Amino acid sequence: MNEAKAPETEKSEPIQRLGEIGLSNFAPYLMNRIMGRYNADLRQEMTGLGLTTPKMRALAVLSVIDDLPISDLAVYAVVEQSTLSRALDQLASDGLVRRGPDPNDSRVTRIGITGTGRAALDQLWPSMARVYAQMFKDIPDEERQAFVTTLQKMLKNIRKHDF
Amino acid sequence: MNEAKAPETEKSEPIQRLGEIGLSNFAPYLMNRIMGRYNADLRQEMTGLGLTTPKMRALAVLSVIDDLPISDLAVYAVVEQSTLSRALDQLASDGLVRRGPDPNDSRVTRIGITGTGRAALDQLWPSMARVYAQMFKDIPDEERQAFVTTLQKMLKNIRKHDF
DNA sequence: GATTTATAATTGCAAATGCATATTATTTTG
DNA sequence: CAAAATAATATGCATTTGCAATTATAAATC
Repeated sequence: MNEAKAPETEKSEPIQRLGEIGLSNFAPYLMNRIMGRYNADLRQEMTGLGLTTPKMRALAVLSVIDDLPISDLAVYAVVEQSTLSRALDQLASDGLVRRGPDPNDSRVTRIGITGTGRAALDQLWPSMARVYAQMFKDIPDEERQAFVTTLQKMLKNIRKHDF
Repeated sequence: MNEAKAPETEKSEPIQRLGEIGLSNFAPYLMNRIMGRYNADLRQEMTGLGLTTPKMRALAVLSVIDDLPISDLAVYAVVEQSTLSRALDQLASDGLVRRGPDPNDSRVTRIGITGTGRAALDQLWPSMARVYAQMFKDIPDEERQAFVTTLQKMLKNIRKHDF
């Protein structure tokens, strides 16, 4: 049932295979596990508020950076553009966001969060904060700060956009 | 377009809101962004091999820990049990895994990876390794090790199972 | 400045997803 | 040890997803 320990040979680096690294040393695996749980834990609360993951993510981003073009919002929120388009349909008809024109480019629709939208997110925030706190339980502030710094570097490394 | 800087007041801790923390200091946000890109980058390669994310994840886990009960595999692979069940249908009919009985509990089906399954994963591995390397580009080994250590603590903190 | 090329957003449609349920087997309880 | 509760897997079904194509606008090219 337990995963095999990799041999202690520490020679050059001939492209290790996953079995050698081990799941529990492979950062993408651990991150997927952690985020899977994080998202699953929140889904419960979101359902109660009539939100889905894409809708919640859009609101969360907009609560920090308002009035984004849909294409930018899709990047920030990590949601496919077509999925986001439909999520926004629902958010707009529930009055949580509003679509507005862009003054400079009439192809663009900018999305603004409404007071109702902020209120909905405020209702969810305690749960998000709770799961967040649980994640970092017993992890010193300094370690968490270093962790976030590494994450910021990683995002810079692999992102395809400037933000 | 840029996100607002939080005020420098460092008093007690009255439950910060997301706007105060800032997206780029909120670990779950950064992790979602990074994993979104990681998974998107791999999807291309997977499609070429007839794999989907759930199928790839199942194979990746099995390449390290073989012969798992489906319910355990679902946890390791971060895939819903019903989704995994159907992914395994396809993997089995393509000969990449095989379903076998559990000697002790006849409710359980154990999944084993086949040679063909390992071969398929081997074809994908260079891409996984490439994206992995890209993520940690210019990040010193020591920092990456510390990062993984923190991830391991986080997983322990939030996981619902013993592994 | 007309034509080609690129970008933003929406929508049609087939496939994938996840919840609830069904089925079979095991464990616990009275 | 029979009955009830729990567990593992599979499946029906409505919803969601994502790719590809569409529409509309802007930018680039000739």
